[in-house]
Amino acid sequence: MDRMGNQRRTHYCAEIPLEPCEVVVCGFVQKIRDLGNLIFIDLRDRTGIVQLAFGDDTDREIFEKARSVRNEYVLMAKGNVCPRESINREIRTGTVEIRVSELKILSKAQTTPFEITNSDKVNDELKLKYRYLDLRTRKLTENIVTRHKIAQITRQYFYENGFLEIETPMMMKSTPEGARDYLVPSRIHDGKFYALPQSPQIYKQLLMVAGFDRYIQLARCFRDEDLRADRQPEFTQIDLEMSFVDQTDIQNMIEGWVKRLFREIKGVDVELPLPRLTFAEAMDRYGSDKPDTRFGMEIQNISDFAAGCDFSVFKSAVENGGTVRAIVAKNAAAVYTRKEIDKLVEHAKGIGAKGLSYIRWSEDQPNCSFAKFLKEGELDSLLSRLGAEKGDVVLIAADTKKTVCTVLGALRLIVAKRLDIIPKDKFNFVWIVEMPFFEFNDETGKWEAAHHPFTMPLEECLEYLDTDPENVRATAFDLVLNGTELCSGSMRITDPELQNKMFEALGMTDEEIEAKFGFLVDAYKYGAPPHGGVGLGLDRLSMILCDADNLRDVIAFPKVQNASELMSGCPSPVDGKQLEELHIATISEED
RNA sequence: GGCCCGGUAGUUCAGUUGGUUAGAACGCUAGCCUGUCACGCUAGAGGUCGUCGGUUCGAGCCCGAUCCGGGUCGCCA
Repeated sequence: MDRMGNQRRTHYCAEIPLEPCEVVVCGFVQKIRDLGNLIFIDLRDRTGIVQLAFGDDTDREIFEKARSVRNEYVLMAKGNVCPRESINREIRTGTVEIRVSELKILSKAQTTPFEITNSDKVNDELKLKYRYLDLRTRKLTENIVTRHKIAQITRQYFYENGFLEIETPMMMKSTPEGARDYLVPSRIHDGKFYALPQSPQIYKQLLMVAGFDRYIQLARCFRDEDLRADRQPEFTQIDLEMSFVDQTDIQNMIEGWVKRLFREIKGVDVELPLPRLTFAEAMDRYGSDKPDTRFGMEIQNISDFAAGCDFSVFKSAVENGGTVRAIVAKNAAAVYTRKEIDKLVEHAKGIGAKGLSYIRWSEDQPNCSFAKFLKEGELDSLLSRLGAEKGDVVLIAADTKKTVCTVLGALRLIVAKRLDIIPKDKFNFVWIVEMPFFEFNDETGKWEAAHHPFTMPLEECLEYLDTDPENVRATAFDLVLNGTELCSGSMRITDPELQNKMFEALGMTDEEIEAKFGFLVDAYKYGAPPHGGVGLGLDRLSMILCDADNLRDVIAFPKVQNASELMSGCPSPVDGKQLEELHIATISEED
């Protein structure tokens, strides 16, 4: 092996000048093509690839050294950039090659457990165990670089708009509402714990009370809940808060950022202002608070038809205060055979539907699951008001409004994916506004804060706080992109009396309020500007901008479904002495 | 915690009804080759069929358990 000595890189591989000159490049061996008296080596670094060439103009000793090189060896090569005899249009440097005059092998490499250039289909488990190798692949390298650019543009934009970046603690008081906390035991305080932040929410509000006016942080957040393809236990939030503003000011600020980000990362011009939908309208039309508006198939209300027909399932749903609604899947009859529709019905049952009615119109006569309950002409008029034609499939749910919307919202997405009607190149943003303030928890039978308990209700809703929790709407707003919730924000309560009232409405006693949030309520007694802010998922945003379908593809060292990390093997046991110092008893054999 | 899918050379996969020595491609090793870029040609090495147990004359294949990974529901204010 060789040492670098005084030699230094002059250019990254893919950034060498495409004209004759001398360069020094460093990187990993991606591919060797040994033709006998002619050797080509593709050298890779984070920017891309350049071809090194060794031929009859190469010094014999260097040629033999090149012959000994293997994949993933780390090289430093000096040489002249020369035009190639035949051009490779696949790569940026495909018109040139480096005729090597000096070669240093800086590190040898074992055969890798999988091929870096051909890792697409390799088992995730293996790739995660050797994450540092998977990160060498073009795809992951590009994703990590893109993520860096997103962070950079974000900081620039908000700095330019007067935001200060301020760090908040990673060890804080546990506030077990919402997600489970990751806890950190205290050595000094026997039996007491810190929590890792689920978000810097309380601290950023206190920064407004402190007068910092505009705050931003790329904040690490932790939630001890089960993972999903779009959910990691540790994630990054673009967290910001502004004083002396209302919702619209915050939304405008975010929109400016969105516009710049998509222009610089994607070259896409996002038209402003972004569309707004109320929560109620989103649920009505799309059955979701994060609608994917890239395609239609909107939910249609046919309760009036249902009330007047003889099909008891429909009729009784309406009579019991529920609703009957439908979606029309255009040209779906070919894909959705009877068997496939049965699968949809099963799926619908899995998420709360009692059943699902359908009309499949593939032949001349539509095949309707409830035809025998219909009078002459009723089916035709239903089809025509729904805008259904030959080739379409209509799915109908009858139940409470909540169930019907949830079920049809979910089916709408499944069917659209299956029919492949979602345009891939579209970026459809939508603000969801006037979110509900309370959410009814079926299990506990209590009204709970839908957002967090510091969210300001809409002014016109304040009077219903005690009387009609269901109709209280919040100053909360979400930004949704292609069906993914990117950002969630609200105005905060700055009136200590109102804050106490909110806590009480959520069923907290005075003692609980004092113990958990006393310091926060106190803070607002000493003067607080009106303020609000948002938390914005950097990981999900990166996922969309990288066209990735899994969060792991945009996080350098991600965790797997059981929240462990396969490379280092964490979490791992610790020795008894550590536990003893932390006042944690070890549990022996039995559970 | 529930449901679904997967685990066979280093990697990706095939493996018929349970039946002789478990195959292919890529990768790896060696040799040949002066314009390759999925280089080509020749030869070779490489397997506890995730693990444990059961059924059987005989198990990669059937049964049970278990481990690991993925997706999803619950959960994620």
